[in-house]
Amino acid sequence: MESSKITIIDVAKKAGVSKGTVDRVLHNRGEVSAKSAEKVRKAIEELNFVPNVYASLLASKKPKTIICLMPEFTEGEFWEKEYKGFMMGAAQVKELNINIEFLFYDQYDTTSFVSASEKVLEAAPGGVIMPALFQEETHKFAQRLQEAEIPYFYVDTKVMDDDNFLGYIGMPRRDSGKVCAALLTGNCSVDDVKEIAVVRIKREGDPTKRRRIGFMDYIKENFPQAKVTNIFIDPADPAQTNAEMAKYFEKHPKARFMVMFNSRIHLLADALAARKGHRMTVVGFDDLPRNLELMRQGLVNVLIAQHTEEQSARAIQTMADYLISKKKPEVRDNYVHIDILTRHNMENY
Amino acid sequence: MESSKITIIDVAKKAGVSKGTVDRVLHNRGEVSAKSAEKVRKAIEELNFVPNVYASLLASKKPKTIICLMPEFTEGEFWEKEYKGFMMGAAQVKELNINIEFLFYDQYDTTSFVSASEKVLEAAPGGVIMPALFQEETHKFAQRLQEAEIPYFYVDTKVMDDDNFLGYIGMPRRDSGKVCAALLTGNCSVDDVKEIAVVRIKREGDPTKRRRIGFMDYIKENFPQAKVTNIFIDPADPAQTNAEMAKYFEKHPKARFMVMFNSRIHLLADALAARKGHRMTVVGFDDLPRNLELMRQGLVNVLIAQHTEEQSARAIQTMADYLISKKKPEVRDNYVHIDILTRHNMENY
DNA sequence: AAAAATTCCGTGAACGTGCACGATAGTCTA
DNA sequence: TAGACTATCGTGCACGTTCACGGAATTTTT
Repeated sequence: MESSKITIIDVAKKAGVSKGTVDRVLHNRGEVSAKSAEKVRKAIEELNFVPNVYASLLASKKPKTIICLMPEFTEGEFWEKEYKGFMMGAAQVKELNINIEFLFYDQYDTTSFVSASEKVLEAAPGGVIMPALFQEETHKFAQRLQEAEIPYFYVDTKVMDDDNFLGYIGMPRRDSGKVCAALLTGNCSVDDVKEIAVVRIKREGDPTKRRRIGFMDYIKENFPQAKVTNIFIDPADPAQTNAEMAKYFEKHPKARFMVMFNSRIHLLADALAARKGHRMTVVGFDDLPRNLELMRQGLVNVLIAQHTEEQSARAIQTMADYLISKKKPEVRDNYVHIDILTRHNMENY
Repeated sequence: MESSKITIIDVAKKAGVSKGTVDRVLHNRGEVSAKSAEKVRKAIEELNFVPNVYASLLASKKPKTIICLMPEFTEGEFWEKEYKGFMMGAAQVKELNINIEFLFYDQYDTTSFVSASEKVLEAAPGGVIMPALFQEETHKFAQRLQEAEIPYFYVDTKVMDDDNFLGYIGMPRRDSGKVCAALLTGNCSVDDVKEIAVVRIKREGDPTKRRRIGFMDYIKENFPQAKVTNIFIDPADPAQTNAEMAKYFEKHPKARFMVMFNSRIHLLADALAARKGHRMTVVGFDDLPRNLELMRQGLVNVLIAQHTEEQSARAIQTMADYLISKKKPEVRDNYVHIDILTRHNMENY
């Protein structure tokens, strides 16, 4: 309550210095003797001093900047949602004197990511927000950010063995794989599930790995004799995709279960439409317009989604809070809810 | 961009008055001639002037207050979630010099609501946030708030024929009833669904009315010959509840479908446990701890939920924004997503 | 027409922080 | 020991509002 009435001058008096000195230790920009710094820190502690954000904002001139390092995208793609969320967050923090900048790379090209990350370091922003599509390269980049004392925040995917990130927000990925498996098999008996098709995209450092692991765990536990077939498709080549799918259906005419762990289930539109009439359960991820359209048509049964926009907006918010008040978030790992979308509740999403 | 560089002094110069006068028209607190007021308004318009929120916050001394008018509650009840959300919002706007106060009433007692609403008017807060449990009384109260120029915001439920509210946030209630019906009947054929039990609580001005209408619409359309039986229970009398339920199951030994439109499905714990083993589909609302527990036990199949906490926190945020900048929200009706909870995805909610 | 009342409006001191500037004391060089 | 340097610190203006105070202009009263 009244803690908010304590000003930098109260602290200065208590520490026996001037407000200039208190300010210097607050933003640790040096030029303070160890002795005074200690006194000031003690005074801050004892008075429970919290700087007034608004006075601070009013007085500081130089705008801070956050860089969002993310894949370039085309319309209707998953990353477009992420982008929109960032833009929402940008609008909210704009009046906090915080600018959001973007740097894009090719999600299928590691070197493209590396050179983009170089540019980030050159720009020396106040903070970075990014997904971790390439585990290794992202890890290296994160270490360099750490050295440069630039805080960074993961969205959607993170580097598993990194421990210096400011925060992460995304779906619990193994769990989402399990939920996916549970929804795919519904209340089928053990004998019902003999063959499952997993459609995948061949790429370096598959970001859906953990999701697949969760999926397989569930299947192995509950349907031990089910066979899982991988179908690899090329997202840039519809003809190849349709051919692969046709080949699969020819080989497995009674195929009933199909799943895809990324947001691209819409790539199967033609293949699924061609098989319309067969009894099939198809589960995909993310509420992209084209995916929703497939669900309307009855070609996809369930989509597992998250509130991507809100999630990335929150990442911006958190980073902005940190830049302003240097307060780290209480919980670093923010798991969002695994939303189940069916044709019943999709329209209100 | 640079519009934010325009200050109240720029406006004053352009209008040929002093900043004091500009401030007076900004907060229309009188003592300004019609002529100057017009000039100032024109200058504001032309310069596209937007007051600096932080300078404003810093300079203003008197804290504003928002009153949350809501039902009193016991632990684990739906309204506890709402309350927690309000508290979250309160924490966020606290440093904006905005205080949140609560006023509670008995949700089963109209007069209790009326007298509580009187107290609100006496307190003359900057804004009010409330659900509309009693349509008529709330409508009257809303009109008096309107007269007193106190903005108000609906959460969860709103008054249907009110058009002066600042905003509303809640679930699309008829739709939620439809989703409920769809989930209850799953992929049953028409012959499967002969009898449906709707468990209700007898009270004045049932707030679940629209949800029930949506439900009935769906059933009538898709299962025209299904019979719907109402079971009325007293939430304060478990013995009566169990007796009513037993009576129903005796009369309908093959009952397979049961639903409850409020958050109290947990009141049926004993009755459902006693019937364990029978094949039943039970759908309820809201992710209360006790409801989730029933789902874990397999006594409830689906819970339809919303992010109550976030929803009420957002209400506070919106009201706070309005009090500070007088900007009304772009969309008044905020519909939240209808979340489907099953045992598969409940743990991450 | 002077006095009183009223309406209207300008002035300047806050609000709490950031930061440039310059001051002070102590240290070092020659 | 004077001058130059360095490390450390205090001072005061700026940021864009709000609002109390009092003055000027206008109208009303006597």
